[in-house]
Amino acid sequence: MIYKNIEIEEIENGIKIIGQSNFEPSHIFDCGQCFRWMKEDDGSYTGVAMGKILNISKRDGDIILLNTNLGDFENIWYDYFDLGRDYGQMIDKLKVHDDNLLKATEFGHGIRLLQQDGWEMLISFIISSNNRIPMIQRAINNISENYGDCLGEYKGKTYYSFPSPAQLSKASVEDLRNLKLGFRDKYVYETTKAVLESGLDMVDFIKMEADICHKELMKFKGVGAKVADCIALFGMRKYDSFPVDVWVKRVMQEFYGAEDMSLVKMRAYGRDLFGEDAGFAQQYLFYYVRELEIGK
DNA sequence: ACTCAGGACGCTA
DNA sequence: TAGCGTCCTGAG
Repeated sequence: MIYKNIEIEEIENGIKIIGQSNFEPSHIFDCGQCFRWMKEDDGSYTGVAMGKILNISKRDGDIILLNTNLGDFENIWYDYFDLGRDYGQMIDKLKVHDDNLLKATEFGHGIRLLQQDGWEMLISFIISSNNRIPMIQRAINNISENYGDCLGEYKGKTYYSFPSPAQLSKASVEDLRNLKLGFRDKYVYETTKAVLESGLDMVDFIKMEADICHKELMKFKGVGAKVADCIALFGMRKYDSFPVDVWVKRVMQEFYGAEDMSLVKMRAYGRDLFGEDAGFAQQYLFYYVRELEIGK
């Protein structure tokens, strides 16, 4: 059947997406935008998003989504995997910009920017600050196991939802420290309290103009310019965001002749250079240099 | 035992 | 407003 712009097929316990050339699970899940997708022994990925356990793999050019159904595909996964966007067209735009993007989009083919939950991004990227990916994953798993809902088992493992603000507010600073958040414990604690007490719904940030959104995000404890850009890009559909970490800073200096400037100045430099597609450019470039350790 | 990687905060000037 | 010390953890 055809759903919106794509061809899908209902299969046992799931959905098959037919003939998507720009969909590469390993690149999507390893490009630094998400922390809860783990590779199984059979090469598929299992993760939790939007309170659901999903398994995903690529077979004969088709994408297989398991442990789901048509309703969830239409209501959740279509948007989550940004299936309404033509990534072929996006790549065509980026690769004529310059040769670095040409190489980066070839290398990172099949990357898609996931439309993730804003609240989960807020907490996840606070935890990411000055931290490494395995440690971030562990901390997020810990808070999910301790404060989220049990979603049941899949392939012998038990999965938990990411806790809501109300659920996470049950954790003290000490609890969070014990869950290995490190010095970010107090940031997560303060931010959770701020969200809960203000009655803010992080979904409302999607409607904000990008610069306002960025500014509002930076009001939370533990959220600086880079973390705010990640939250805005991955959780609030602000595709002109340009998160600058040490890797992106290196790219801009190595590839684009930028001076050794502060992260905030580098952010403006990148946004000027790449315009409304800055977030996509950043993602391909980041994945490219990080995987190949270019400029280290 | 020591060094390093990785961003935000808060103090100083 | 810029510059810099500090925060935590695990790997090498």
